[in-house]
Amino acid sequence: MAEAAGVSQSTVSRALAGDTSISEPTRKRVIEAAARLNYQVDENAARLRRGRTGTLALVMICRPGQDRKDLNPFYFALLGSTCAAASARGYEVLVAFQDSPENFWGHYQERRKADGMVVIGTSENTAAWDYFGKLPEGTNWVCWGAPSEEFPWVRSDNQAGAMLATRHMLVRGYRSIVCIGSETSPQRQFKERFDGYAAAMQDAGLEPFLQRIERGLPREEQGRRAAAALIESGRPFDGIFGVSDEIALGALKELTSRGFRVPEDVGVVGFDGVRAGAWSIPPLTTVESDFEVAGSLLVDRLIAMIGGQEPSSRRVPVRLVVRGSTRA
Amino acid sequence: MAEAAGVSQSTVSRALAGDTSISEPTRKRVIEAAARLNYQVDENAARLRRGRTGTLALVMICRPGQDRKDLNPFYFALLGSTCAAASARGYEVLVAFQDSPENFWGHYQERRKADGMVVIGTSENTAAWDYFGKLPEGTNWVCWGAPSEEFPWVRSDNQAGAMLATRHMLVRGYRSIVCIGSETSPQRQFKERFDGYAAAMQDAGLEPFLQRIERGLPREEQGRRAAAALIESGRPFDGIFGVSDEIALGALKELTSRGFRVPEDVGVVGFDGVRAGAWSIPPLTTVESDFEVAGSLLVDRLIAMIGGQEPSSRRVPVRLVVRGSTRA
DNA sequence: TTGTATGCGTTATCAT
DNA sequence: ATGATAACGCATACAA
Repeated sequence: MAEAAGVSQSTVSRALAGDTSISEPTRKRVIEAAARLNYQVDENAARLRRGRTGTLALVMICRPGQDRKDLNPFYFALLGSTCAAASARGYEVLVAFQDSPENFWGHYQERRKADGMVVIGTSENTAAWDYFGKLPEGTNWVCWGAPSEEFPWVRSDNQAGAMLATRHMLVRGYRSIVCIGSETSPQRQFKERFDGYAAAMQDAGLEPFLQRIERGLPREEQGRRAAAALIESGRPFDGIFGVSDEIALGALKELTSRGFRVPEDVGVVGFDGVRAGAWSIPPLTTVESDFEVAGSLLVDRLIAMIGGQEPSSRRVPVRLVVRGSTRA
Repeated sequence: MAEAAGVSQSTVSRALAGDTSISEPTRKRVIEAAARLNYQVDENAARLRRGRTGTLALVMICRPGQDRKDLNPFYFALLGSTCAAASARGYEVLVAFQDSPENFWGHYQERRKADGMVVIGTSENTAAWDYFGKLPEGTNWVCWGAPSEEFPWVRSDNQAGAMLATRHMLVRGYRSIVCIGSETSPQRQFKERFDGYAAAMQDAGLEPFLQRIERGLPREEQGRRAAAALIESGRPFDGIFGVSDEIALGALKELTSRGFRVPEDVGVVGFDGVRAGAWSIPPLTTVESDFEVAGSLLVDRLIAMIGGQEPSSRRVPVRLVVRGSTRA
């Protein structure tokens, strides 16, 4: 390659790296020769020399044995936006799906495969968070969905979103609004969402009420059963705030199957903005995180950490998506 | 590291690589020292030396400007299963999302970033396929969704799936079954699905009929309009086979909004197994590809190509998912 | 079974 | 503005 361009190997390296000390004619000759020979810099050699990899690892934690197709679409969107954000900042992304102790692995830095790591998962896979929490000091990583406050996290502004949802229902004239969810779930966000709901209710001089979900069931079933329990308890209500869309959709199904009219008799609002919500009858009003901002924030924080700088924000903004399950 | 274990650097290398010529006591000492120092092999140096990268690139082609959340969930599932399959065969995956000529890039081999490439996309992004089709000779790659027969593709067994769908409707007593789709779309699969439908109809002694979709609209709108046109044409029908779920869902909406009862008056079947189909009213009967097999096949073909071996199969099996849009 | 020596293709330092 | 040269950390051929 060097001789094809009639220059030394160092000149080739500099020309291709955009070093300003190389004259334009020389650079042009080098670039032409490279095109002719279909030459490209060997990344491994370059990285070996530089010490930096220019790559971020992205670990997706799934539930063991979970059908990947059932993964919440938000996570896939987040995967995509994280890749895009990394790419926009000049990083490549090495993606790994990990689901159980046999394949948990986070030594990307030691192996110089990546400069840092984004870990995305639901808080349910506690074994995974145990593993990643114990990685050696000096590991650069940021996570989405971890149950622990100790980890370097980025997450939705759950409380603001829940307040948004609750206030929306209040404005639309619903008064006896019940929250279906949990304050003790490892899903920390559920607690934050309940808190937001409770704050909005109290601001309006109303009493918050939590209808608890049963543990260990699919989300939709949890919502369905909680709604059934609520109805059977005889407690009057005209609004339901589900701490996740799947829970809200389950509640919605239970309500309509029992003859409640939504949104006339009861308003329902969820949280997450899953696709299925747009297809339910009526379509579900919900709160959605901006997954593009989420990806950017994850990448920005990670890059800051790698560079030893001050990290940026860690809360992802949310917005209300008004559909048909709350009256106009 | 070598001196910490009291052996030479080559012994360290061999011990960690599992070379059988190393005695157990020595290996043990090396491994202990590595654990103590949190030492891991530098992948860049190893690859530079070996020449192989042990990595596959996965390029996801999206529509320019498309909201990543609107990407068909099947593609995300395929992304996941491809990563999983690669990982099961000892490869890592470097993921890139590419959507327009400014960021098309496929020189992973030249840069020794990967040994080969899986390209996944919809046939609509013709600029992308132009780009990848022109990559230099010797590029190892396999694709999903390309419009050209010339490329090394893996795809669903569309014809068999369409026959499955059509025969299912015939068995359930529908006779005047119309296909909503196209034989000329760049989506090659649409043609294959129409062919399968037509074959099944002819086998049953019935006349196939294609209600063409209009170009350039969102799929659901295409389905909706085609159904409207079909109804207005006065042609009698009691069954609709949509060449994609989104098209079928659009048709389903149009039918019910016009007072047709599904599945009593008209049966509807789609193709793809998208999530939204499970939530429609009634839920959509459909044909689903096994995305796990798809990921495996892509990876297997690619690895075979890298090794210069005979490629394996290229057709992914499909199965019928009976839901509520066809009568019992 | 282990050690010695070499080179993979870069980037960076020091000359010129 | 460019060339010569020295690492970077490993895997492997060869020697012992």
